[in-house]
Amino acid sequence: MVNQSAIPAPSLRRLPLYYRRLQQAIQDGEDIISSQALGEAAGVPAAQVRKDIGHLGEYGRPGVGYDVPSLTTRLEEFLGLVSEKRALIVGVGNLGRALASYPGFTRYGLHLRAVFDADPAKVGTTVAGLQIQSLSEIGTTIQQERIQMGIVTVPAPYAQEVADILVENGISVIWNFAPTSLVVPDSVLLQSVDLATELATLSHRIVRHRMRQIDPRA
Amino acid sequence: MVNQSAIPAPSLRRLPLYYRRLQQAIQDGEDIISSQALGEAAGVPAAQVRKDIGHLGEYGRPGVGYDVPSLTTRLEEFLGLVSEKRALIVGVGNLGRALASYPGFTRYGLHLRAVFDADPAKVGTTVAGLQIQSLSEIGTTIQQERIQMGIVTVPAPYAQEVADILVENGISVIWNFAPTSLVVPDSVLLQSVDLATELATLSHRIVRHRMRQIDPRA
DNA sequence: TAGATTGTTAATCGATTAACAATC
DNA sequence: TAGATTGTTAATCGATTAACAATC
Repeated sequence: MVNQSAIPAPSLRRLPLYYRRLQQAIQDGEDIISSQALGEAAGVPAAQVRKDIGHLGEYGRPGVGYDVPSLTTRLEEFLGLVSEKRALIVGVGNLGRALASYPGFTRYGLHLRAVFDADPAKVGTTVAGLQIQSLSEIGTTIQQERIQMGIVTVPAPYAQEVADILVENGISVIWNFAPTSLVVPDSVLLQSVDLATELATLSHRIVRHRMRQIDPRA
Repeated sequence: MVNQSAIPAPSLRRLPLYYRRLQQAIQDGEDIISSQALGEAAGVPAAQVRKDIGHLGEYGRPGVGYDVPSLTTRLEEFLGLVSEKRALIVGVGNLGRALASYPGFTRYGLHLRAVFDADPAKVGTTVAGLQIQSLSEIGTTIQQERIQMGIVTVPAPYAQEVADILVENGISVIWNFAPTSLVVPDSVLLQSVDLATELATLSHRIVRHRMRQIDPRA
């Protein structure tokens, strides 16, 4: 019971979808929104929306709905979107380049401060306005720029090695895109996006989908 | 009860991790593997591994473990990794380029057959050995190449429009990377990878993580 | 007041975990 | 035979859904 007050993971995953719907409501000039409308945006029943929002404290008005500006603010606070997260990327392949150039991240408080690559030919060239650095400089840069988060976009065989270097140099959050399971100390927060396993689950659903079109009972 | 025999989603998501561990076992020349070892690779207890594998039918030998080659084959079959999935990409920005160039997908049965972009300046140039085509050609190409799957990597505001075009032209599976909720007919299989919502959940965990370092009870 | 919508309780559903007989 | 490990049942845990009093 380390985490008595932790929000359930499924609820947490839905909150950003409500947040997105709220931003649309702001654009549309809507001041009030119902759990029904939020639920439709996230593909869940209204009751679940109310349960989820209940984890944030009480904010809706019975008979009326949720106040769009104040619920937006509460979600930004709860999701920590306002707090600055200083990050670096290791591995400037196609994916690293894509993430470095993704403009949407800034709105979620992610600030990219440095990029690294092991390839000497890439070092010194520029991506997203940042000069690619050699890995040997990583310790100095992490300290100088007070970077907390490392985004790992190297090929799978190098990912653990890179993670170890990041941890040694004081990184406390790792966002891993390499298709491999990393081992890090408990004190380090690790979240992975694994496109290969996503594709594998999609692949299974495709095969089932095909079967259903032949025999709907399958 | 349309899906009586469907595997639970959490189990399905773990199967690719077991599969990855099995490939390592093959490389290491191990013929037999225990639920314990598979569980460690996926970060779950051995009992859960046995439950998950139970959904595939019976394959382990009590007192011994699982036969690596036959469990591998069974997983490839169940996950549909062997069946060819012909795909196209719409949107050759940084992310589209990254996915087009990702070599790992072929091993999961994904075959990229065409790439499209709305920007006339990009049409005719090459990515991953494929000439970028204009969207006006999409219907013809889908038919000629018998493409089932569309990978959407356009900016969010265009994603629904692109999805509609794909559906109109007979695409039955959409893998969406645009940070927006798409609406498609029930007959179309939709799976989304939403980096913005992933970042938002990570952001929340970071803030909690920081708080815990100050007050471990939080 | 009547109608709408929330917050919350209780019921339902489903996944995880523990335990152990059966098997090698 | 003794030790190891599976498959499966039962117990536990947690999330989802339904229902409704309270509120606007």
